[in-house]
Amino acid sequence: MDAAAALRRSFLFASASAVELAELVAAAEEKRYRAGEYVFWEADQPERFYLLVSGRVKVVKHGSQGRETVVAFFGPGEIFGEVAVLEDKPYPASAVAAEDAAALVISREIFRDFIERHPAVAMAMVGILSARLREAQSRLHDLSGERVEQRLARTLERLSSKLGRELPFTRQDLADMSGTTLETTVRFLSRLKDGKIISSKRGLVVIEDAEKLRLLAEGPPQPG
Amino acid sequence: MDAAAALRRSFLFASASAVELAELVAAAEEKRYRAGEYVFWEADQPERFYLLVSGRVKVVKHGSQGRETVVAFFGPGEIFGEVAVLEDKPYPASAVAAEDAAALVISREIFRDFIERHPAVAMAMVGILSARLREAQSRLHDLSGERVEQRLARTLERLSSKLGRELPFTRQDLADMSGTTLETTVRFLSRLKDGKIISSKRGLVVIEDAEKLRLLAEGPPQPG
DNA sequence: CCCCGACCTTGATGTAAATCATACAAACTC
DNA sequence: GAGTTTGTATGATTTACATCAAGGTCGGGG
Repeated sequence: MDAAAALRRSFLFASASAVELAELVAAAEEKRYRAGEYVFWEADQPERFYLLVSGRVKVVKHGSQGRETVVAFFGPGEIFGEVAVLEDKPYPASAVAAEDAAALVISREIFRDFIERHPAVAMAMVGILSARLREAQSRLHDLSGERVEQRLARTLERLSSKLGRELPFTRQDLADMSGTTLETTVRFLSRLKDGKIISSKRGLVVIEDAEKLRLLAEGPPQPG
Repeated sequence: MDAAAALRRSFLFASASAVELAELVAAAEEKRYRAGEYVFWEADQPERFYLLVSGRVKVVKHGSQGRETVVAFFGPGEIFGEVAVLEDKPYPASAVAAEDAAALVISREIFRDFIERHPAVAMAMVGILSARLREAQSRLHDLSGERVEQRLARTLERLSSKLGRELPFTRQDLADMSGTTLETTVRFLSRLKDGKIISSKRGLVVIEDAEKLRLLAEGPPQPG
């Protein structure tokens, strides 16, 4: 895998010239991770910033008694670990490879230096952070208050708006993203299957009827 | 109230020179809002960006059956509405004056133009967005899963780390921030009062014993 | 091929917290 | 200072969901 190509593909560096990227490429290192392996741990001091080349990575926060919240999921071309690097504070969450993955790794100093010297990259960063903040706040709203049924439905919608109809997640992952348990997720998805709204197999959910799903996500059927 | 002074006080424009700020001041307009008045509504097209001069503003998302989530609370010197302006997408939430307030209002174009021409301001923006994202994700984790008791305790901690011991919020606001109901919030706070952990009057909660509060926020007393 | 670990499924039971209901007190207003 | 609104307080009841428990199925590795 070509590091330059990976950088170029990412939205963050889209504006940089070949010469400028060469600089970064020289400083970047490619690392590989096996499924389940940790890229970094919550509370670690941030040494580096990551750009995912292949595979999928999930960012999680661990809670009491083995509870886990999936804060974000990333695919090829996406960056992670940037908040810690930009603020120079400990990573606020851990990153785990959800499947075998490869990432370009760039040291904190080089990245910060680069972004400060390239206003267009800084603006791209602003765009990325804005989008993530918007999403996080929207999820916040979903999690506070609404019934699990709606939370799950919205999680599915949110994912499918980004990834398409095929969602490569286990029920446990979906539960961790929706703030519920494995069992209720299973039960709910079973009902969706009965209603022909989704189909699924091991580690994969396919949206079959986006419209009906939207209705569920909207809210409970209005009485009257 | 002097517009230039307000701009200068804000972290976002700290780096800009007097001359540069004069530019913005000329383009800014000061608006006043009565308690309860809306500054903008969710789904509105973003016309402007706001810098709070005085008072407090809360950013909320409305849910089904009158449910409301407080996404953020802002005080003097803080900015809001920026995500919509930066992305040029509808406001993701509504902003309401929590008490009488005044804000500097700057049009979308002028703000974007200014930030693009001033790398240091863009970097400050990156810092602000990073911090907000970090907080949002941390709240996400709090909301998924943990018991209400802990959620409420963490909300209090989070607020007091920003605002100090005196928290000028109604129980309803605290409930809306913690993803629970008014009644359970009242009950929980009553217990905290009995335990001398807080004191309170109408619209104000005062943290009296931060240490005990921390323990509650940490989790349930370990059995064994 | 058979075992084992990861994932999925379903049922029974308990409980935390929402909901419904009512009341009181402080602050604002006419 | 009587009347209204907004915030606080508590009790009784219901319920959505977690938890506990047990079994089934898929896929990969020895």
